[in-house]
Amino acid sequence: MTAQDMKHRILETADAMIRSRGYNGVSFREIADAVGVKSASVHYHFPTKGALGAAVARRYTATFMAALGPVEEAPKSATAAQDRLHALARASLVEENLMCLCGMLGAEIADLPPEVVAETRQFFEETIGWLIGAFEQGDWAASPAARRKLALGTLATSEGALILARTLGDISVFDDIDLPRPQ
Amino acid sequence: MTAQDMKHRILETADAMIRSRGYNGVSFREIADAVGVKSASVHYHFPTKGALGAAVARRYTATFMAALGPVEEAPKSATAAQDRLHALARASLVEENLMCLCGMLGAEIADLPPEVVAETRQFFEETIGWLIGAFEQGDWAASPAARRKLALGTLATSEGALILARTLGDISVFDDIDLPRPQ
DNA sequence: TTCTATCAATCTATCAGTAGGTAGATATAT
DNA sequence: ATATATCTACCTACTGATAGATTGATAGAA
Repeated sequence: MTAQDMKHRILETADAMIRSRGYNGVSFREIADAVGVKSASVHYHFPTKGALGAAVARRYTATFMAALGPVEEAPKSATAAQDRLHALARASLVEENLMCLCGMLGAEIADLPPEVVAETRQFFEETIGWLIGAFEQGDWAASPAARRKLALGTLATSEGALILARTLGDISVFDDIDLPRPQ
Repeated sequence: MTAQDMKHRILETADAMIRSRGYNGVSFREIADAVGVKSASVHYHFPTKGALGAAVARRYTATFMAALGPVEEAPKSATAAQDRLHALARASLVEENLMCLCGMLGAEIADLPPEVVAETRQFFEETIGWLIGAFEQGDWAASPAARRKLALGTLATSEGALILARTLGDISVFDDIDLPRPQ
């Protein structure tokens, strides 16, 4: 196994654990155990917990944005663009019962190392930017302020729906929640 | 100072700390330091962390429901009922930059002691019940399914808006997010 | 009144377990 | 031989939790 592979496995494992239990609910030892190495080896690849958390968030954002696809290729229908984002949230709930990483980190934001805070903000800014960009290119005639409002409302609804569905232990709760729609 | 007072101060302090940093981001010693006692004294009033967390959540739910008021006296307008709940979320953000306690606990739900999980669920069920009850008594003609959907959507939007506004460090983000509205 | 017994509440001191993190030995592969 | 990656072993600080001493107030007996 190459170092890249190990780094990748650590990131994947940490991602899943943080999305389930939260940043402060996860330790180097637990991650190491799950990967099958010693915690010192995790420190070799990621010197501090903040560095690991930031790397997890950076990778998550990249994967998420890749799944959304280039904004130029976003659906022309505003609702379809919203649905594409919402479907990613739903998939993480249905497939693994996990939060959105940055929804989790956002809740814990006041107790996170600065580099993790920065990456969490970056996720929200990129995601909101993608939605606004999709709206601009689409067929929805609206002001920039209206576009921003709908982007924020879409993301807030998705994140909140994940929390409610996980807490109530019922995926149908997620499906019963409608996104705000363009007027 | 009576024992009741001390219990009350511990609950208040723990409430604020959990709503800022999360359940796993708070320790008995930090709570004790903030109150001005030793951690053993906190254990005297609340034997375990789970017991303390559950008591904090129970008190939070009671306070929240009291602020909403009896459902019989809820606004007859569905949107006004939604706004009453949303205003409570906004107040905790504006006045103390705090999450809704159960939004925070809901994010951490997979890493919480069972008694805290139960109280967190209770909060959501009571709050959703209040919204549905208000809709039933109000002037909005809709099916039970539609009422439930709007109640879930309202709560999800409020919780998500708190996360986004706190993460982006901008209260205007909260204010830019519109609640879903009755059709 | 004064002494004494009792009780709740807090304290000091400590426990075992775990946290993030580090030093240095060891293995592996080029 | 060197560089990379993992390991063992350990550190200090902190975690939730407990035992037992101490405090202070109260109530009844002298």
